[in-house]
Amino acid sequence: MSKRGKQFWLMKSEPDVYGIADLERDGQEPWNGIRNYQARNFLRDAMEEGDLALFYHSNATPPGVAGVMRVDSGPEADGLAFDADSKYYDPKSDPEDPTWIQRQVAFVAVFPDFVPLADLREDPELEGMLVTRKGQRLSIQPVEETHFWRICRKGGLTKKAVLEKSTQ
DNA sequence: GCCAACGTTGGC
DNA sequence: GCCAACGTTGGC
Repeated sequence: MSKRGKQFWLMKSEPDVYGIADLERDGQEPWNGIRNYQARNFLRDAMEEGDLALFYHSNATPPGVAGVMRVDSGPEADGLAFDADSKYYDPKSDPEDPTWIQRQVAFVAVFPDFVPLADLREDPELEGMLVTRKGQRLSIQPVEETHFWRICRKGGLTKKAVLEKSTQ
């Protein structure tokens, strides 16, 4: 297991494409199609298996945090980059040294209470969160631990409940 | 549908 | 290396 403590993340997906209900059904899924270098670097270098992430619904009505998932693998090559039929195809990515990286993620919990972006913005304890910054687009973001648990609480789950679910 | 905020591309 | 044009993200 990791020598450092868990790190915490926020990962965006459009629920029309893949939402938390899909992850709950699938149990585990590759988090792929990330084509931004900053997000790629987090996937490749900074995440560790066992880290927890907020599942954020972007381009949704309303947008917000829908639940929690767990990073469930090390970094893997994103195979969509090698698939000429995929919208994520990147002919410049070398299979011997892949440009684009994915992680497996595992379902942990759906929040009993969805936490809309507007509520994150209103909460003084969450001041400074990247996701609340106007115009920010980064689809994978580090989240401070205190912010992470605060959001779980707003979603209706205690830290204890999330930790129990994340180790099942 | 609009548009702000970026990130990428490509001409020079 | 500069920067304008273009494309994408994502809230509203």
